[in-house]
Amino acid sequence: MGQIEDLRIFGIVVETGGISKAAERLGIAKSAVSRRISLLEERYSAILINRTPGVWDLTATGKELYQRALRVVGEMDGIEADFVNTSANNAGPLSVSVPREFGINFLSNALLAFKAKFPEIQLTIDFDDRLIDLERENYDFAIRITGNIIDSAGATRIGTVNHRLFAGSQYFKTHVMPTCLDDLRDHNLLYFGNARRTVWHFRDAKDKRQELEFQPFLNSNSGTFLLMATIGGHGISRLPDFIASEAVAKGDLVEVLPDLVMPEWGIFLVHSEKRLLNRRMRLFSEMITNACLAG
Amino acid sequence: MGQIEDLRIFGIVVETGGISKAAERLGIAKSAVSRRISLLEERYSAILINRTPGVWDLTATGKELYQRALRVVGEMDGIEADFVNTSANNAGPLSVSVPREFGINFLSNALLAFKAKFPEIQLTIDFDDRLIDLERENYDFAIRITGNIIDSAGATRIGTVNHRLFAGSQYFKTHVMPTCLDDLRDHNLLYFGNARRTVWHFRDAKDKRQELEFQPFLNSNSGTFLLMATIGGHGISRLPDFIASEAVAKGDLVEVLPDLVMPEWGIFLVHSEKRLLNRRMRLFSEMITNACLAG
DNA sequence: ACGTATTGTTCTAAAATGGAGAACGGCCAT
DNA sequence: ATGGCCGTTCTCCATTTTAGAACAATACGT
Repeated sequence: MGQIEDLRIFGIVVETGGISKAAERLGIAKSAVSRRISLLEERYSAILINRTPGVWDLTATGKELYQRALRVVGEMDGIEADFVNTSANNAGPLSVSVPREFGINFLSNALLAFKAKFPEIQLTIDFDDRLIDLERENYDFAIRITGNIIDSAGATRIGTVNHRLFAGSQYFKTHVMPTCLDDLRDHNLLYFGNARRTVWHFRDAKDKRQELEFQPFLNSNSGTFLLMATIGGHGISRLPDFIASEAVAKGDLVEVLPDLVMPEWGIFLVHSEKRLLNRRMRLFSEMITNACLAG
Repeated sequence: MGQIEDLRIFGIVVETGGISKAAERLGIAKSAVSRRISLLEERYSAILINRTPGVWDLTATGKELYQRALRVVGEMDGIEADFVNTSANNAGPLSVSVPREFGINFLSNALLAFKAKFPEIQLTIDFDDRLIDLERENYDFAIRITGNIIDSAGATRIGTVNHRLFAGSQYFKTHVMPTCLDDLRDHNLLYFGNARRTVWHFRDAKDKRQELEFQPFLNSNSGTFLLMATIGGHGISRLPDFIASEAVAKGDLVEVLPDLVMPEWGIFLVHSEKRLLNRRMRLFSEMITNACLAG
């Protein structure tokens, strides 16, 4: 029987206004309650409650200890609520912002499996590419995919996205296959984004930096659309694994200049630094990390 | 062995980076430490530390629990520091503002006895009649004597001061003894304060309100000075018990119009509402309350 | 005043808990 | 292979805690 258990009992004694009533609420013998209070008074060398039959009077010291006890017991109950493993403890909301196509193409199964495993978690997934304010918009997590390193205590790198150049499988029946970077200028280049001119970065087989500045033939913020355009023979595009992998497997896409390596992008799981992770967040974090590592 | 004791042990295991080192620091067997950690992991259904000989790795859950544990253990240690009765826990400052003459005449012995009983308390007593700002001037308590009720959560009424009218024992050898309130106008009236005209309030034997408006013959903010002037035959004054009682006992003063009752003043012990009472403050509060009740 | 009910305290025996120490397996350096 | 150190698990025993009974104090009704 420890300090905080004694304080918990003391609190209930104060609230019920009697040893017998507290014993009833706690489901233990009144003699045990009486003894815990006496031991507490002994430890603190102070009468906490003046109590005889007919007289019940919380002392000033007792009042003060009660206030303090409420705080520490509340803190302890919060820990128990967050860490003791029962499904009742998982109940509650969890909201996550996920890049649209990464979420739909790559994470759908994992997200659905998570929901099935923890039905008591009220899961909100927001498929949205915009940058969100975790604090103000009350999200627990955001998943971000970026070529930049997010240097923040609230951000964990959980995976990697690789990009490659692709054309449709029928494209080189009517076009010349490029053999070096400059050959790409002779083709329509399809760009993920919105730019009049832009740059793709590479490293060649000797690890030497290369870059191609070009005017996009087509701009789009949808990787799925660019995939379709590429498969349809409209040009050459730079696509991420999670968009391209299935079409590659089906033979709808062929890789262009496979010796050129493009910079990896990181998948980051971000939460607000001002929040302690609760249990649901922790369960989600573990799941999503495993899903991205397995991907 | 309770929840918080387990968390305390867990914290030390994390900080020392090993079961054996923690056991050494705690002065208990490593098997006991190992068992407490295992029980904690069982309770929370989570591995907190990956640990085999040569591998020591705090898990994400372990990291989070450690942060939470620091907080609740710190809170508990604060309570123990404030409530467990050892002189080491009393060490520290205590500063009190006391009305000058009330403090010197009435509280000196109690204050000195308190200091003798708790030599580890750094006691600062400021004998000063001005109103002080408890927060800004960093006082733990102020004692105030006033005819008004202080209605504040930080103020406790701890006693009463009664005033009476007095003259020197030789005064009525050369003056006519007053038999009613109006007779007082024929005498020099000595006033505690600073006024051109002022009022004394009374209740007579029938509990009827009476008042005397007068121009003071002598103004002073020192009750001790007014006592001396009264004993010296310079007039009639209204004096508080704590100033007059000794001279009355010695026969140096006689009471004037004893059937008239003046309003009681209250003695209040005031502390800042923004502060939790620490142990020293509580000890002082109890002492000063008993001293004023006994007075 | 007396009897009854309720309260909190204290005591005793039984149950529960927790620590110490020994034995064991794993890992690392020599 | 050997020795040292680590953490784990088991067993025994000492300590703590609890339940229930007995008792004293108080309040209330007759």
